[in-house]
Amino acid sequence: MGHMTTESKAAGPALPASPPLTERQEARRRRILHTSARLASRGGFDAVQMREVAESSGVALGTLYRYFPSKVHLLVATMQDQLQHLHETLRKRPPSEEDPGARVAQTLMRAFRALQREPHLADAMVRALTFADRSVSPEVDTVSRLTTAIILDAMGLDGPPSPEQLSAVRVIEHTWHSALITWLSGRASIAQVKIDIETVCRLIDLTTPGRSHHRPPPSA
Amino acid sequence: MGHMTTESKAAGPALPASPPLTERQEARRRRILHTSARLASRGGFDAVQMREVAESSGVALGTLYRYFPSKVHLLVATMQDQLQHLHETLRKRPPSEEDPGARVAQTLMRAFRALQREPHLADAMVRALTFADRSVSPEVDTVSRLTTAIILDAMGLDGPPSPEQLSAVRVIEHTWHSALITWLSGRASIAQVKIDIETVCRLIDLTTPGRSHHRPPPSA
DNA sequence: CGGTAATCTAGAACAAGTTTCAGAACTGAA
DNA sequence: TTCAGTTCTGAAACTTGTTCTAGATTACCG
Repeated sequence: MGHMTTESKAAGPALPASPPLTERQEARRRRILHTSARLASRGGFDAVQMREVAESSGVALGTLYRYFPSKVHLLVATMQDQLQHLHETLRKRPPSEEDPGARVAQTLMRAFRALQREPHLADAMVRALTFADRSVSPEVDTVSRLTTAIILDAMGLDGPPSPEQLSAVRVIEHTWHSALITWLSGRASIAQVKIDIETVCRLIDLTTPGRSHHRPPPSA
Repeated sequence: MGHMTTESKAAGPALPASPPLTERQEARRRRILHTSARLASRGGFDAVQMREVAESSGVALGTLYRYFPSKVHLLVATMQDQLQHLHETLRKRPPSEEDPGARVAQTLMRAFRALQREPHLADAMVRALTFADRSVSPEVDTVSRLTTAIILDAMGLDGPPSPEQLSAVRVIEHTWHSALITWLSGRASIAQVKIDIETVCRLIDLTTPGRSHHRPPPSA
């Protein structure tokens, strides 16, 4: 079948761009994602077993792999899904703080508390995200863009962000992911994660002119 | 890397603290770690296959698992090993910069260039590190302490670090790990990693009194 | 040296992710 | 409806991490 029929071959239903999914396909995809989240909530990364996802979604194993070409793809897609929800939820109650840094810290701590409610699910998604290799880059990138959007939203800027602010946001994202991992693997407490987030969020006020920087006096 | 390390127990067979290893056992352990690094250098995480590590180290599979209870344990131990080397190498040429933040950034970029020489090895070690679950926490913690030591060394402080400085170091570590991951998975360029590191290292100068902060004026 | 417990070896066996394949079911078009 | 192409199913096979077992080897102690 070699010749470039752009629609079907290279990318199954999983790809966001090419193929318009039929009704039933869209339903299958949603069923799979739902099952994935359910199993992950129960027992984390290891509890999401491809055979069980397939069976519990009423789909053959081969079909599952056509929709999501690996377990990591599946879990990263699950994270995309959950992040969408989170973004909308967070949008409904914008942060109450004044300084952009404090606003971002407040928002991320809200997100963190949401994750604490389903720690196993968080474990599965974050482990998949950091374990993903190059073949998952596009999907991981989508998650990254979503996270960036959440942070920029929280900052509540008037205009577009400056390059320095974007750098700060990148670093905040790094810290966010890595701090989550240390918490999930039991090497950092919730309080410690809070401190780390608040620490890194100072970078934002550093790059935001015209606001009151209360830099704490060098003692303490 | 002599035998004079004050602590060789941290990764004995099975138990963290108990048994003094015999000559042959120490040799086996080193052979295994060497094989692990060699295979990882060739093809990254996936190329380190437990059967091949065992065979190529002249050791039975069961013995390999007695020394390192999982592939992740093995690779994290490999990272410990490599980090020791790196720490000593970096120590020989302390950074030339003035400000602590710039010194740390310079040191981390040197470390980064070292990793670039063996990107597959870096991939294997970093993926193992972030994929590690609770059962590997002690070993991962050791790696974290080593990294902290490298950064504190680079800062070149006179006295002990302040709590604020320790927080900044934690955030730098987070950024370091996460930036490495984005680079390894092809989602960030080398230049981008450099920017991220330099950005986060400003946090250090923020918390270091009595130095020249050239904070950029809140320009237009 | 002899005995005993721990360690090591070789290899089978098991678990879960992934691939493959033949055929049934579905889709869209003539 | 019929036909051709695609998708889905069910099941087996393959891969690699991990566990298990029986017997050989080694280390230690009297």
